[in-house]
Amino acid sequence: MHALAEHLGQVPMHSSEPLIRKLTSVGPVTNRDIKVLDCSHEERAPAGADLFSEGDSLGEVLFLRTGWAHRYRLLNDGRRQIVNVLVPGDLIGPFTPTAKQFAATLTPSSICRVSRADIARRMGDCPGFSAAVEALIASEFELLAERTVSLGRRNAKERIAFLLLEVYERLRRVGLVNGNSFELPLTQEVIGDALGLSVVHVNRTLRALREAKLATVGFGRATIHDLATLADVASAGEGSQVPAEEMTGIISLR
Amino acid sequence: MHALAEHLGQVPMHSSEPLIRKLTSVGPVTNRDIKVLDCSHEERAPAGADLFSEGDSLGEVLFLRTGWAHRYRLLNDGRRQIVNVLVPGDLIGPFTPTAKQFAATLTPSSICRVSRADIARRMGDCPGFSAAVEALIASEFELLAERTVSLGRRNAKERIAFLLLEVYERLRRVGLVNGNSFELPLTQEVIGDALGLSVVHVNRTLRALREAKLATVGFGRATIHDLATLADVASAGEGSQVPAEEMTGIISLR
DNA sequence: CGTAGTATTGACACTCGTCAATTGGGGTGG
DNA sequence: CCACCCCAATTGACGAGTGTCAATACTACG
Repeated sequence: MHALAEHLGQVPMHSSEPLIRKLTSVGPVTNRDIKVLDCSHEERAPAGADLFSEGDSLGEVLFLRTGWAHRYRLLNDGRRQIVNVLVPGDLIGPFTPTAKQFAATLTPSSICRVSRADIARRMGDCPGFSAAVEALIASEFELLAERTVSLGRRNAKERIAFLLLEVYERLRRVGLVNGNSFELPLTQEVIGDALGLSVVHVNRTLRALREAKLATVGFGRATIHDLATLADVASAGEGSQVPAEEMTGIISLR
Repeated sequence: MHALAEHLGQVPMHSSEPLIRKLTSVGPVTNRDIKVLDCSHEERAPAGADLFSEGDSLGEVLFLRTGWAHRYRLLNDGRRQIVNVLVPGDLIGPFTPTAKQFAATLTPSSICRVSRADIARRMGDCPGFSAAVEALIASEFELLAERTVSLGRRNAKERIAFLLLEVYERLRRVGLVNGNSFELPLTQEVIGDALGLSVVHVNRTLRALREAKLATVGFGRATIHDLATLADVASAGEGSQVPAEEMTGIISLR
C-alpha cells in the first residue's frame, strides 16, 4: 500500500476486493462510480468495536471493506436479536439517517464511510454508484424477509443449514470461498442470536449436522461436505427459487 | 361517488381516506402529488384474491386503498410465513420489479395500481410522491426488522401483544381506531402464520390475554383493555423506542 | 337447514431453553 | 516456557413452551 495514500485516508482499491466485487455483482459499475468510495474516509476497527447505535444520527453510510460485522437489536432484558450478519463487501448501514439498530464488528475490520450528502451529490455524475447502493439495499430487504421465514417456520436444523448456505453463497459472490470450505468467524452464541436459538441448542444442532456428514463448523471455518443434502435440509422450503439478483433498487424508480 | 368517474376507473379521493392519511403522515404531500394516485388504475378485489405471486413481473406498484391484505412466502411442504399484514393505506408492493413474495387480500379490498414508470416520470413534478413512497418502504423495512426480533426472541404472549399494539398504532395513524377498539379481520390461523405459531397456540395465548383482562380479540375486532400493561408484556423489549417516523427514504438520497 | 370454515379445548409428544459442570484453546504475565 | 485465566465449546439433566392430533362447538352464509 502507498504510505502517502494511507496517510491521507485514501487506500487504493483493487478489483479483487470484496467490496468492489459486491458492487459490480449487482450491476454495471464504472471506475468513476467506485471513486466515490476511494475518496471517502477509510478506517480500521478491532473486533467487537461498536460502529453505531440505535438512535445515532450519522450522516454517513458505512461499508464493510474487510472483516465481519453484525447489525442487531436489544430487548431491555438483555436478549439480543441479530438482524443480519455482515460479510466483507456488505453495506453496513444505517439505512435511515438515524439508526434503528446497533452495529458492531465481529472481527478486526476495515470500514469505509461515505457521506449521504456525497451519495446524493454524485447521483448525477456517478449514477452507477447510487444504483448499486439501491440494489444492495434491495438484497438486504430480501435477506431480511428470508430470515423472517426461517425464524417463523423452520426448525433449528433447517435454520442452521439455511444460514450456512446463505453465507456460503454470499461469500462465493465476493470470491471468498475455496472449494467447499470458507471462513466463518462466528461464535455459537452469535449464530444463536441470529437464528433465535440458544447457544446450547446451536451446539447440539451443529453436532447433528457434523454426525450426518453434512457440514463441519468450528475453529472459525465451515466446511460443507454434502451440499445437495444440506440444501434439502435447509429448504424444506423455497417455493420457486427466484434466480440471481437484478440491478434494481427497491421499487427501483427506473 | 360519481358514476362517471367510477366508470373511468378514477374515483376521487378524500383526505379522510386511509391511503391519503398514510401518505401525508410520512411527510409533506401536496394535492399534486396525490394526483399520481388519482390518475391511476383502481379496482376492487374480493376476500382471498391473489394480487401477485413470487416471480411475477408487474411493472406496477399496488396500494391498499381499503380492506386488509397480506404478503407471504411458502415453503414447499405447505408451511406459510406471512411477512407482513397490510392494513388500509399500506403499500402492498412488490418492492422489486419481479416479486419475491406472494400477496393476497384478506377481506374485500380496493386496490390502486401505479406504474413504476409513472412514479419515475413524476419524480420531477411530484417529488413529494416518490419521497413518500420511499418513506413507506423505509417503514416497511423497519417493521420487518421488528418482526424478526419478535420471531427470534419473544415468546407467544409477547409476540401477540406486540402485534396487537403494532396494528393498533398503524390503524390509529390512518384514523381507523375508535377508543380502544378496532377492526381486526384476521383469523387465528393468519395470526399464527404471521407470528410463527400454531393456530392452537394462538388460541390459547389469546385466551390468556383475555383472562388477564389485557385485550379481547375475536369477531373480527380487537379491544385493548389495559394498554399500559399490554405494552409491558409486549416489549419486555425495545431498548430506546425511537420516536415517530422521519420523511426519509431508506438511506434517503437527500 | 345444511355445509364449511373458524374457534376451542384436552391430551400428549417433542423441540428447544435453562442450569450447571466440564473441557479445550489461546493469550498473558511471571 | 509454564501457570493461569478467560472465553468458547460441550455435554447431561430437566423443565417450559409449543406443536400435533382429534373431537366438539360456533358462526356465517347460501
